[in-house]
Amino acid sequence: MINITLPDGSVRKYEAGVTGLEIAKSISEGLARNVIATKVNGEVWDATRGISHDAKVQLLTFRDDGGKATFWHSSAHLMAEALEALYPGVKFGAGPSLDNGFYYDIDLGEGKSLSSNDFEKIEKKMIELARQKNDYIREDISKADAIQYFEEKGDQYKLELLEKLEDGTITLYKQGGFTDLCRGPHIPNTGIIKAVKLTKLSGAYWQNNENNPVMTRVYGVTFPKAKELKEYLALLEEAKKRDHRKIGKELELFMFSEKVGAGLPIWLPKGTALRNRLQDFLTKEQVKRGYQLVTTPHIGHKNLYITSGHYEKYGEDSFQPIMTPREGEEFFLKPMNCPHHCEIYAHKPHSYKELPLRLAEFGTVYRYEQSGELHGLSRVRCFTQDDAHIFCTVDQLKQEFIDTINLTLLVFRKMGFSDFTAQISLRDPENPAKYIGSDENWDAAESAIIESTSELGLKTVTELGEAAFYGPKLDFMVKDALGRSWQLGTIQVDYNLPERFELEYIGSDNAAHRPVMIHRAPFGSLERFISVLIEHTAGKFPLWLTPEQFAILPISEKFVDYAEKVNAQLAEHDIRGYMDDRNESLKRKIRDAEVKKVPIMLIVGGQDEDDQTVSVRLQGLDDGDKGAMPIMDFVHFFKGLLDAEEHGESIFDIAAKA
RNA sequence: GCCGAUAUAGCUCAGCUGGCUAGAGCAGCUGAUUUGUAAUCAGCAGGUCGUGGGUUCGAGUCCCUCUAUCGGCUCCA
Repeated sequence: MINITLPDGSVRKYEAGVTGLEIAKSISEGLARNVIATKVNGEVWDATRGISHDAKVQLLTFRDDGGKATFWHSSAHLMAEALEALYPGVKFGAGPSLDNGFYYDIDLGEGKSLSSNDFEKIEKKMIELARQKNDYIREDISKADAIQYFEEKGDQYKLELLEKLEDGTITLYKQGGFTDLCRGPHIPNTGIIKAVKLTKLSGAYWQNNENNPVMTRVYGVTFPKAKELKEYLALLEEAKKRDHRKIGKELELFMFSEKVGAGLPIWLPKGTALRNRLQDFLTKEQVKRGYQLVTTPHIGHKNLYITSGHYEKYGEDSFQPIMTPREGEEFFLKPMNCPHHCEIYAHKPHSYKELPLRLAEFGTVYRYEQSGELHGLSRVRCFTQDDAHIFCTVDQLKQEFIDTINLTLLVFRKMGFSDFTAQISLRDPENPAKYIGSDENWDAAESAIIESTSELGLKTVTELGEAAFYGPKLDFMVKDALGRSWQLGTIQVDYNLPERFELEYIGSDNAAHRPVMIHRAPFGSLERFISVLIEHTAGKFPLWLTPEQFAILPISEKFVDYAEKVNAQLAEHDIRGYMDDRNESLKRKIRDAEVKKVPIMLIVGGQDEDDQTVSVRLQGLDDGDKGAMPIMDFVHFFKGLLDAEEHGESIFDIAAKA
């Protein structure tokens, strides 16, 4: 007998070799139906795999992260089975689960490809196979046998994967007529998969290597209940409405022009107002924190980039140099602001008493991003960093880090970004030659980051080998409406440029020392920041507004007129919440609203002193005409987005309180 | 850059397998209307159907080039 400890702390005795499924059955039939995997001492196993020793066991259902991953990975196998049935001879690469679904990389053979028109056929086949309730069967296999199997099948990708595996650790999984090289784990049988949707198609290099052949990547998502799929698809539709590209167009915040060029955003008056608002806010904060403002040109002489070391890296896939009438003279559009700022530092001698020296600039930079990478405002070829460079001593690093992290967190709090990831990127310990700067300095910088984040209680993830060659960094990631992660704020330590520009300060010992440079940008770039801001705000702000209304309300001049008119009427009649049958137009609106779940709104407040904003009261349909309505001052979105700072609150705090 | 898709009026779209002067709603303009909620009525105007080539008696519709956009891959703020 063995002891199985369940998550609630209870211990049960079972025969050795008991499976997760059997444990579930011993608890309840309902649970047994929903169990898709077992977590054994922290490791996810098949629910049908026997447990031979005492263990901590958690039974995973679709609701658990590990359960979802298993479910979707098994779905990838099911899709592979369907594909093999429909397209004999298809070869398979890798087929993992994702945060939202799964994919499988496939090779249909020379000249053949899939299109989304084929999805329905494949989905049908998957459902058909799922209904057969085939068990997923795990099989240990020797390397030689596995090689023989995939050689006979002619699947060179699996053979390539096999090469890297050690004999004795290799397992196959089989369900129905399909056998795959796989570590597992898997769900008990295909019958649990009830709803299937293939979502997209793309090309991907085998093993992510540009020199390898391109495979077809088929994405899908599955659920144990049809209803869940429906809900998921509805959620996606909702998210699409928050897309900053759509809202930016509707609100006339920014535009792109084919003639001006791809990836070069043009800021319209309203967008510029929003942008300036953000800049003003950060400028104020920075000045408060001892930053000095500087302004530098958008181009720099070749020599600047020879000194910085960027010149040799300046490839053919970048913007090309600007020539002048003078033979051999070249200028470059600046791809970053650091070299310019280094020259500012270098223009005169510095005493240790001046440090830390903090130079800030909203610096517009130009990078020739690959054409396929351009994405609304999130990924552009011309963007403005809220850049600053802090020159300090190694001893000051930690305090500066704490201050910059606090500044970044302040920005995020104001904007209502509570769901972000902070990632610490350190050296790859196995590859020390990749990095410049002394070990001591690296150690000092890395521990400064680690200590400052832990002192501030900031939750972080640490990635080894993700550091830049010139120093470690801390990045802040936020997700967009569709769950894609974007890097916004960044704080980086740089040992390289002070070296190359021979920057110095005179210490208390009257000797010259090299300062450390911190590069930091709380927004990251205004463009990307605003893209995420729009998608987050559109999603959360309007508890009562649909994205469409949100898009129109804050800045529609008609709305202002309308508000004035209604205000006058309200003042005259002292009417509140009049939903009245006599009003045909209102009745129609209510009908529409019921269909679209749109609330009705009423205007109560007046125009603000800067006639661009209107205080409004909004009334949801549910409230009837009881008059208790949230007040939201649109000044906090459009013009006064950050006025909440006076109160130390975010715009959402204000909205929530009202 | 690579894989796949898309491109029709300021915006959102219709235009089936190529066939008469390319359509609608919203926005715009003009004129009526002044009514209890952004949404009254009538009329007008607006498109070299992304670009350049080709196939055809004939192309928005079929083929190719380029450009831009969308979804991914690689890369990055």
